[in-house]
Amino acid sequence: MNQTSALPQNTTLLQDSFHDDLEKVSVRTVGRKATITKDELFQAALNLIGPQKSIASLSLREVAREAGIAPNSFYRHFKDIDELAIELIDRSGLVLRKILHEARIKAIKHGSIIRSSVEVFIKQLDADEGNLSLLLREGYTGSTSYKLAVEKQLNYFQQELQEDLIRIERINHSKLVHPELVAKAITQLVFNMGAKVIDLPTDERKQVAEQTMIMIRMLLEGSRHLDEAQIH
Amino acid sequence: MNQTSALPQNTTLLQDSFHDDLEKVSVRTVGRKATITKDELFQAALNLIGPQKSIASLSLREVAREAGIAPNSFYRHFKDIDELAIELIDRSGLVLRKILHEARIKAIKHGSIIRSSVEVFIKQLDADEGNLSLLLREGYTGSTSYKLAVEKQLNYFQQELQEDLIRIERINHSKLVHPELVAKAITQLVFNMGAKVIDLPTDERKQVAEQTMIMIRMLLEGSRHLDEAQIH
DNA sequence: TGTACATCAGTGAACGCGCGTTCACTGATGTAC
DNA sequence: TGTACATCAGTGAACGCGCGTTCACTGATGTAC
Repeated sequence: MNQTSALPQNTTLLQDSFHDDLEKVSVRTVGRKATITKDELFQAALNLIGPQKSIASLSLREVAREAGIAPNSFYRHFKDIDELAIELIDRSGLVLRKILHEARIKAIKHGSIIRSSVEVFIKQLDADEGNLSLLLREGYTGSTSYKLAVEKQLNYFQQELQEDLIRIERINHSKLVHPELVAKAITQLVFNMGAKVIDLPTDERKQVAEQTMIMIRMLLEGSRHLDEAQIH
Repeated sequence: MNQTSALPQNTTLLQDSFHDDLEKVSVRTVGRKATITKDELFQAALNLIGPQKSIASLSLREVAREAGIAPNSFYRHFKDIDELAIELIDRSGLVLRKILHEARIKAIKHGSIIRSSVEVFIKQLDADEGNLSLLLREGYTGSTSYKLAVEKQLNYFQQELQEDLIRIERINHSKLVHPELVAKAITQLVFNMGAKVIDLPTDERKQVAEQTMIMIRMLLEGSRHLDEAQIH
């Protein structure tokens, strides 16, 4: 919503500097943006993607338009739309893991790591500027290089989760069989939930979140019992 | 396989009727395909998507070209590329569920439902003409309507799985807590695995498959024990 | 069996559009003297 | 402090291209008489 209205504004902002130089004194010379940062281009891309489109469907001209620069200026910053895309994925993964890790650190003190993490994750869906939805989408679509970039981020996530899980189990004097697989499965389920939940209204989100927590509990409980029940 | 080779034939068939009317007497008049079916268009789309591209990125002209008809002829069959896409998703889901259901039915007799299902699923990745990869991809990307179409198919899948799970547990005289969530989680994990595995060589696939089976066992085992371990 | 006619899946040509990319440019900013 | 110069992020114009869609068409097939 914001973006859809922001876009025309940006466009006219550019035109304004032609037609109406009165106000735009800060931008000194005619029709020229002073300078633009990579971050502004990332933001422009995120705005455009919204909850629907995939990076692959972004056009260079769209992004440039949204950022308020001429199409050819794009090349000053990236060789390609793909180059932007991959850096954007990395950046999104970093932002996300930082937030979730902090949530888990806090949660450990309260012993409710599952609930806290899932809830933070869902809250994050709204709060962040689209970083999460980006990862969710590009992990399953897009070019091989996109997938690799996303997988790298998920692996970080999974690894951090695994360490936290092991720590908690140690505190509780129980032990997980195949903790790496538990972490992997949880990662998959949580990101899946995120992908599903992203279009839903808040009340339905809560419901999906509850279900996900039960699934996670099953995984943990199953992992604790799996040595006893050594079914082939 | 059959289709990939059938496609070029179609294309050249059209050109042949221009350049080399000698052989193509069956196609009576110059440069005209007799008639084309919806299924041929579906197949053309599947060929084009391959393991990488998403439906959304298909152009009408691409599909028409692949199918060997003029671009405007497309409109005789679908109002839109989107209309084709959604019908294609439904069709793919149906094909897939049929195969997996049969696999499970067989597996029940051998008591190895997990292993059989996962293995069939993976084998199917190669065997089918792209139906599976289609579902995997479009579930996470694409327009809302694509997502809905995929979700519908996954729900069918999940429901059938749940029924089978309940039946098996009854035979084994044990019981699952929240069988619907177990089915849901398994569905998610399996389809996730499929998405990941689709780019991998055969040997690595096996490994991912093994991991997935362990995850599924954790879920089942966890579900059986969850009543005892009634952690909040 | 033959003739007239309707139907409808196919056709080529044309349209306007947004795209990615190139070109030679401009002018603000920083550096050397 | 002032002057000369290099750098480099910005620019508008232009290109060729593939796209979706429209148009009036054609001719094979089926139906009515």
